[in-house]
Amino acid sequence: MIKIPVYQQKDIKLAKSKKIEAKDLSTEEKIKAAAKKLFTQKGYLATHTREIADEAGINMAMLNYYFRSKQKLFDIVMKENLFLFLGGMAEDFNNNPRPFEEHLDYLVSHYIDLLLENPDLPFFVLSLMQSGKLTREYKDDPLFMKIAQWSTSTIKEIQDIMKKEKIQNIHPFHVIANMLSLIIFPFIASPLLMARSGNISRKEFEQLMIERKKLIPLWVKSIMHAK
Amino acid sequence: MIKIPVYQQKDIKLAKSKKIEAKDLSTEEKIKAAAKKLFTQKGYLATHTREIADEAGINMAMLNYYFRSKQKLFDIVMKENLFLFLGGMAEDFNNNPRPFEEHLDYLVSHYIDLLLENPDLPFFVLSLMQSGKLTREYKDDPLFMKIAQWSTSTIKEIQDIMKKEKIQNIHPFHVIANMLSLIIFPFIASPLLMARSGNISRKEFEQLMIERKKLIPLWVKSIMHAK
DNA sequence: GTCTATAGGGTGATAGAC
DNA sequence: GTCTATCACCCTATAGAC
Repeated sequence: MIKIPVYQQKDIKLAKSKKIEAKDLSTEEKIKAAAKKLFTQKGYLATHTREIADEAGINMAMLNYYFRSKQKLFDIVMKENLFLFLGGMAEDFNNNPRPFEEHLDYLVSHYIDLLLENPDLPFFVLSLMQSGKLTREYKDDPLFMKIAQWSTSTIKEIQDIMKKEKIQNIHPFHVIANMLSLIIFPFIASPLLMARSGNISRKEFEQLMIERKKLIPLWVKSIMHAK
Repeated sequence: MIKIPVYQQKDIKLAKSKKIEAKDLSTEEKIKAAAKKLFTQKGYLATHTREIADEAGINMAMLNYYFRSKQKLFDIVMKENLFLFLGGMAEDFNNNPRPFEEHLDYLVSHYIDLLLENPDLPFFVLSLMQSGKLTREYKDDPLFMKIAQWSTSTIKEIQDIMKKEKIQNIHPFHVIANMLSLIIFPFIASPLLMARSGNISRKEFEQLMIERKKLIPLWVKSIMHAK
């Protein structure tokens, strides 16, 4: 059996809360990196410009010099996160024609890897959604529209498959909802799940998520064909 | 698609964002009701004491007269919500001995009814969890400890079932995680799911959730015995 | 118990020197 | 481009009259 070299096992970089490193980053990039970290973890209101400045190792005035306001800075971070979360899911799906089962395997695996590296991402996006800002303020943005288009065609593809395979006793909504639920929810509720399922450690949790890369596609398929 | 008889659709009072009604409520209760509504929908930081006062039809001073501070008021609302969300789930489970399959049916059905009436509840609790306040500030609270104990014994019961039925090729974590994911996540992500699964209306969404009361137990069981 | 008026503290943004 | 000092505002909490 071929052993994969360590440097090639890059499909899981475990998430660590690393400090923003100063070297080689311009001031503008340092601010963006610090803002992204804090906004993602704590949300818009709970993150103060003074904290961002501290994390970036500069002072508040620079923040306004480069980004005009807290809100402008947030918009940039938001779009980058949104692109990761929604765009990453659909792009590959739409560009590579291949059997549905392979699509599903790839989608689940890719997405779980993404969330292992960015555990706070789902909550950030859901916070945006819940506040209503996502559809209210960003819906006319070109990037947002492109992402929306991607995910719409992804959904459509799933519906087409179901029609072609004559899967009619279950609403397509359930298939989409189940797939996303099984992938995303454990990351959102990880503190609760870890505490309540026998004091699981962070490392064990990550191992279980890796297991789910194989399991979720099986479950989703069995649910599609159930009954 | 499974069609639910009309007489079984009666058990959901649809969630409406009703204004707090003035009649028959003491000032203290009016404040609590207003606070609960706003804190649950918007979270701690985004809710201002002025809004709570307006919603309750009184002024800010009364709020501090009855509850000393915004934080104290929040603690009360938080505990009530936490009790609903976590306690309601486990209480019945532990008090009524009956076959696991009936437990599961009841649990899913009961929980979905709760979330249909309180769609903002999951996000509220998960926000608390994500901020870390849940375990940091409330872990020694008697109510919180009781809820924790309930959920622990519920989990244990599931693990016992799995051991008795010799289900060993899947970690109990996955069973718990899947059950909660399938129940809760659609409510958290409802705006996204409704928009992306063919422009589903609120009414259709609620109908689909009712369908899931029957479907999720089937799915969970098939996952437990899969492979 | 209920109100008006205001204190006290913290936040985002900026002026102006270098 | 970068910093210090400071402004203007908004939020929670409270004093004090009724």
